[in-house]
Amino acid sequence: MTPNTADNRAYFFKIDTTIKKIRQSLQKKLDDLNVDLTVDQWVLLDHIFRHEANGVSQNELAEMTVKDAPTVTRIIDLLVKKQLAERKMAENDRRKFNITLTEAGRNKFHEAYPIVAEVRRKGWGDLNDDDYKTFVRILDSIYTNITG
Amino acid sequence: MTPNTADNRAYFFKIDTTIKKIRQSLQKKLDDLNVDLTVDQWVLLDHIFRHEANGVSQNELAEMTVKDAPTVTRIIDLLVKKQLAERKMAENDRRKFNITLTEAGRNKFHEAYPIVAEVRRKGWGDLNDDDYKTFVRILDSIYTNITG
DNA sequence: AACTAATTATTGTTAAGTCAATTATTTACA
DNA sequence: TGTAAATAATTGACTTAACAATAATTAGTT
Repeated sequence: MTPNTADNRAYFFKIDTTIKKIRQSLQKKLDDLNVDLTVDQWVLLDHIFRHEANGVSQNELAEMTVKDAPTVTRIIDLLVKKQLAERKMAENDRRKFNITLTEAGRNKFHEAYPIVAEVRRKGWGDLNDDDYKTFVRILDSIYTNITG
Repeated sequence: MTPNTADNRAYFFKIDTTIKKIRQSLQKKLDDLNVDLTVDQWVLLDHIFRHEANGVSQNELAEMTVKDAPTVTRIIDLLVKKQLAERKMAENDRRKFNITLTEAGRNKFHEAYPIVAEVRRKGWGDLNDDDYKTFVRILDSIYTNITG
C-alpha cells in the first residue's frame, strides 16, 4: 500500500465534521424560518411520510434511521405532542404501533422539504453525477465493511 | 441535470447512517476491550495528543472537532475526572486554558489507537487510493460549500 | 395447553449536542 | 484613561444517543 496507509487515514473525522456542519446548517435554516423541527425530528418525519402507504412501526423506523428503539420512542413522543404524527395500534399485532402523519404532519413535511432540498443543493455545489456515483459507492462500501 | 437532480439526492442520510455505524462499531470495540473511553472522548484525546507540543485551548479544540464550547467543556471535565487530561492556565491570557494530557492520558492514547486503526482498516476494506482522493475531495467540497 | 423464546415498546441513566445567558478577562478605540 | 466590544470558558435547560432493564404480547416447542 502507498505511504498513506489505511490505518492512518482519518476519514472518520472528515465524515463526522462534514455531517455536523450539514446538520448545523440545516438546523439554522429551519430555526430561522420558524419551522419548529429539529433535524432528527425531520429525519423521522421524512421516513414516516415515505411509508404512509402501509404505515411503519417504531422498530422499522429505528432500523432505517440507525437510531435505537428508545431514541425513536422519544422523538415520536415529541412528534405526537406537536400533533404531527399519530400512534395507531397495528391490527394484527398489539405490540406494534403503526406510525402515521396527521394532516398537520404532512403539511409540515411540505413546509420543510424545500428547505432541506436547498441545503442539499448548496452542499453539493457543482459536484457532478460521476462524483455522486462514486460517493455513494464508497459510503455504501464502508457501511457494508463495517456492518457486514 | 440528469433525472436524479441534486435536490433529490438524499446523501445526508447516507453520510449520517454511515458515520453512525462507524461510531457504534468503534464504541463496541472500545467497550469490549475495557478501554473506558467514549468515541467523543477519544476524538478529543486524539486532538490534544496531536497538539501537545504547544498545548491547545478549549476553543481551538471546539473548532477543530466541530463541537461547541459547552460540549468541549463537558468532555474535558470527564477527561480531567479520569485523570487523562489537565487544564493549565495559559501564561499570557488568563481566560484560556492550555489543555494537555497526563502520562495516563498518553498511555490511553497508545492503548486506543490500534483499536481505532483497526476499525479504519475494516471500514475502508479494499477501496483504493484513488477512491480515497475522490472521497476526501467530495467531503471537503461539501464542507466548503456548506460553510463557505 | 403450557412454557420458553423472541419481539415491540417503554423507562431510567449517563454522555453529548445546541442554544441562551453569565462571568472573567482582554482588546479596541474614542 | 476609560468604556465598549470581543473572546474564553462555564452553567442551565432541552434534545438526542446508547445501554440496560422491564412489561406486554406473540411465536415456537413440547
